[in-house]
Amino acid sequence: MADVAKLAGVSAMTVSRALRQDGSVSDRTRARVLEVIDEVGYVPDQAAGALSSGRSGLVAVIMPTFTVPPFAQIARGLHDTLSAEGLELFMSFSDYSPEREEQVLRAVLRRRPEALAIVGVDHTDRATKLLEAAGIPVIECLERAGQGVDHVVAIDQAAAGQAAVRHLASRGRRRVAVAASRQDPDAGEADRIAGVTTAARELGLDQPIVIRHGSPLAPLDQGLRAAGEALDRHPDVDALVCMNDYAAVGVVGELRRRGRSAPADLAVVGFGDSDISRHVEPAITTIGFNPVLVGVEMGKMVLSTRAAARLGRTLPSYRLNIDFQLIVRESA
Amino acid sequence: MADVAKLAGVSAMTVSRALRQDGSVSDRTRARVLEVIDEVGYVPDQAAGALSSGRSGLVAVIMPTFTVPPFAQIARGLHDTLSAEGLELFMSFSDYSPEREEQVLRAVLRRRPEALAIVGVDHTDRATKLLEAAGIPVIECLERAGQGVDHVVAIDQAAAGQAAVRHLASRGRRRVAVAASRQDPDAGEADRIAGVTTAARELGLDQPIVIRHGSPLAPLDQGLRAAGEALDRHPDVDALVCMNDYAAVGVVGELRRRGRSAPADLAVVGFGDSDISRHVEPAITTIGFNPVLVGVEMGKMVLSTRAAARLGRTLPSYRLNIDFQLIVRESA
DNA sequence: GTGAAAGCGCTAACAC
DNA sequence: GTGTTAGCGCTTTCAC
Repeated sequence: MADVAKLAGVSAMTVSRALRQDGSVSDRTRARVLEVIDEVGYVPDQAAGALSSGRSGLVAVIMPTFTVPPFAQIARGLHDTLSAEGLELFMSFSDYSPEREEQVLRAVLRRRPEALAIVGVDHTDRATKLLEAAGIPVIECLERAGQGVDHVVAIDQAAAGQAAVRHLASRGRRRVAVAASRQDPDAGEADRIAGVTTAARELGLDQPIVIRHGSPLAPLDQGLRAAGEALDRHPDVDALVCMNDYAAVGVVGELRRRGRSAPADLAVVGFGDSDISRHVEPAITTIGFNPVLVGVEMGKMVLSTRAAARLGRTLPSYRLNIDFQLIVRESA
Repeated sequence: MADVAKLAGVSAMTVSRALRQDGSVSDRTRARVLEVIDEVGYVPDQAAGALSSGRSGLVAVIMPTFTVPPFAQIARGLHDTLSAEGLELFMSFSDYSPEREEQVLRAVLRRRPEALAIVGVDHTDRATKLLEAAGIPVIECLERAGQGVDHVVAIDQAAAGQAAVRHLASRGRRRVAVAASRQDPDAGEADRIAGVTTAARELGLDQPIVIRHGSPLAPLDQGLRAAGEALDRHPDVDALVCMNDYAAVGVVGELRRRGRSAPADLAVVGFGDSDISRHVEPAITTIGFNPVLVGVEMGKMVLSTRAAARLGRTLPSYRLNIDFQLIVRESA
């Protein structure tokens, strides 16, 4: 930057201002500075800027994984909302593990993000402490009805599970199973399962069976194995509620492979209304919500807390519930 | 950090060293320092560290999108390989646009990454200049046979297109179409199309038709529309080569919806061997390669150039071709 | 509208 | 094994 300043015949300070559309540089000076910058190929060092200004320009995102499309879509919504304001995303995986989440949280805080967007894992106690101590807005996307650390975009999983069961009951299904992942359920799973169980009891259905198989990182495979177990070991089960649409696709695939079909032999309900659910046969009945929208809403929360902070205020913790609706297709 | 130093009764330098497993701190001192750190909840500021040491600990990743699973899987492979060495990923989208890529490249270089991993877009001239001027290793994943800026992990798309056509010809197909995206084809698409055309000519087939529809960001939809056009306007087409498995899933879905089927009415070939291709009906015949492996190989290249740089050497540009194989399933 | 001085929080380099 | 000094490349603050 010193080089640029010298070549343009101004001070470093003026270069810095010219770079930031700071009103207080004359158009002529700014033009000259930008010209020199372009000539010498100068690229400012944001680490230096961040250190000096205290603003990193970063929003940290922590998600279980990016390889499952709905998560990537949330990131996409966040990205589109925040990049308009010059904020960049710093993304990390937690792999559905609270311990790993704590670890990446530590790493992330070293980068001094201006806000934190976290999706879908319960926090360890130490992680919660870190979050509180960080002194930055924390926006969580929680898949449960419970309390978050600060601001929350919530998907009411229990209600979603209940909606699925009500629909299944109305179609005459009596014995519902839930296809969950093998590892300890995260909060979202637990809540959805609770919703299914509650609804089944209220409607006088048989007690739901929970089938645990595979990793949430490989949902298609998880669905395939759950379908196998349901058919082999629980022949009376007539409906299967899955944790996402990809798992549901795995289920209907396995049914077909075994000469069975949905919904004739087993009604199948997915979650998320991923585009895949419309394109397979049978099309998947699912709980629809828009993951991009979830990201956008999280992004808006980041921006509003930031705007408030600029005015020296703190926004009270805010909670937004994302609507979902049952989308009835062919599989149930 | 000064606080920690004072409380532990040592200098800031010792705290810094204790934090980095730098051998040169006695175990007793390090233990005391770490204890204080834990007590006061100190989190080092990596921007300051980066500024001072010249090492940002960042590897920048630029991809067309993360919402298409194979890209997310490449990122995953990169992540797993690099995090073992303490490097973190800074990810950005280019949306398949060279202009946007140049823009995010600028933004990314401000963060002073130690290496750059770029997937699948042609660069603008200015972007190429920026890359060369950056003075850091650039690892590209190119979907073409051409030259990259520096190190390259290549997927030989032309050969893949040829393999697909040879298979189709061996099954008696004569008139092949390619389902591409609406926008200007990126290099990978162009090469695959060229491969298809070349193979068709060599094998004495009819001249392939290129059907352009939709965005590569929504491959299922793109496939659906391509199938519609093939059926409506090119009834003699008996095989459709798609740019990825999701597009192929869209194609078979549309066929079914119209009372047609693959491969009876139209043979369909995908690309990428995504897990979805095994789980739909008919299962998708596809060109298999492992995106996670692509990421791992890119990560290894980053590490080896880094290791070389530590020894004061520069690695000559290296090129790795990722194997692919035709995986014959039901759709063709 | 522009410049000068000071300092953000670390680490390299060298001294002890 | 530990401390001291200097400085990374910006931005803040205040002066003009």
